[in-house]
Amino acid sequence: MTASPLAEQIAQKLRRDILRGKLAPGDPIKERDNAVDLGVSRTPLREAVRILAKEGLVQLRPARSPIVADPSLKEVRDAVMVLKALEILSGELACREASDAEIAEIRDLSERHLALSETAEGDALIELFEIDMAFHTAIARASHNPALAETHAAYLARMWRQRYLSAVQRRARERVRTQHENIVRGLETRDPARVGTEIDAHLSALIVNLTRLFELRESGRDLTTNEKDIE
Amino acid sequence: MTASPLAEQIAQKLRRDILRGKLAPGDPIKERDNAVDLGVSRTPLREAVRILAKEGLVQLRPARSPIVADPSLKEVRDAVMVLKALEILSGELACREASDAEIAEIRDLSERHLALSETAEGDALIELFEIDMAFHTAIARASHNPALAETHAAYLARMWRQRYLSAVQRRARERVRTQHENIVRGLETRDPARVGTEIDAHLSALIVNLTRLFELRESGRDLTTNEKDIE
DNA sequence: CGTTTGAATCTGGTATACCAAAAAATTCTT
DNA sequence: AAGAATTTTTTGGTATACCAGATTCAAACG
Repeated sequence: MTASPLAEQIAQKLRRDILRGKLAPGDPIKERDNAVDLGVSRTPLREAVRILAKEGLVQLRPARSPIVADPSLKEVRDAVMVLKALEILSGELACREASDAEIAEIRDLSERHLALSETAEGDALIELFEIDMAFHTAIARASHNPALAETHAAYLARMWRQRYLSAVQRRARERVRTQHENIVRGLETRDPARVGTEIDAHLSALIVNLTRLFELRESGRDLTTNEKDIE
Repeated sequence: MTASPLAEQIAQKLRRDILRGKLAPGDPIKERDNAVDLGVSRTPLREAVRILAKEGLVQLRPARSPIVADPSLKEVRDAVMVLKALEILSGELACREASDAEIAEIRDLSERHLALSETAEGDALIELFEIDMAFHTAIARASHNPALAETHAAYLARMWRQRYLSAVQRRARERVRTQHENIVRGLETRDPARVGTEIDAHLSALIVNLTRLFELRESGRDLTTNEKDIE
């Protein structure tokens, strides 16, 4: 028995397609078409779509094709607020619960991020970003609260694309570097209040940056929407 | 087209069965058996099980029947901590975002809870408890942050049974009444700090109470496990 | 030429049939 | 009689076939 990795596998593939922009917001995800494309049956693909729907990456509509979610600014801000609360809790708990090894690992991620951040361009940006995500995920796991880590991961996944667009900017990269460093320092000194403050600052800055991105998007031509629907 | 209410319908039925204790923690949920019992096919039942799994009510195991989750004390405490963070955020946001009507509705729920709390016994306890849940849900919705409300609801659902066992106790009922009142006062005066503090106290007390319940359960015979497996 | 109506088609929802892996039971061996 | 190996059964995973609602496009009517 294969323990149903297939649905999860498909979900993973779709997730990447969505986040990389291959599947643009608003695009329909038709059960039949995608199933034959991937060479699988509709059943597991259907299940995969449900998984993504729970994560908020796709939107189910009654009697309609599911579509790739296209969150509004408010929705993104709402999600970041929740993420912030979750991550602050993670950081505070991590101060108490994390092992030294775990904190060392977080520092390591921070430094790898630092090293890559200055030079990265093109495809390396994706790697940079994945390290960024791993950094935050590691903090959530260091809370030793699996439920928290899981929910945190779900929110992170949901906003992957938005965060990616934000993190890629040069000016944001500078800021992220120092903020990550501050968070690590707080963890190393096991200072929950400081960690909370730093994470708060970090994610508050993210909200500001995302807001700016959305405003840019509304004026000027679009960075996130693909051009295919103009064809 | 029926917009797939079937799976959701089944999930709802199973959820109630689990929470009322008809399906005890550890019980397997076999696809075939339950499907024929409910007179539906395996496909929607399977989907329903996945929904409950995402909510944390059932536990999927590779190559095994899913079983009704039987959370340990640590897991419950972990979940309540997350719930607390979510609910504090809800309360703080509600102070800023909620309409007067929404706050009035929350007060109404608090008062209905109060009225029922003193006299309720037997089946009325379920109604009492549903009002309790509605109270907390209303606060989450009053945050005007749908993502937050949804995640909060998921955590609430996950711990329905534990909270039920806690809320039914006479001594807990007394405490809950005054704490609800305090939260409402904070909302009415639009005082985020106070609301945060009160919710914190409320849920911290819940953790204490749940811990006590678990200790009781470990000594003496079991209140939550049904007796069927001794047959 | 515009509007309306109906049929063809596309979509997701549901049921069922089949397969492989894991548990359980039985039997064969020692 | 005890243990191990094999066979049988049970379970979930996957594919496929069928159904009903919704959309859309076209033709006919005003």
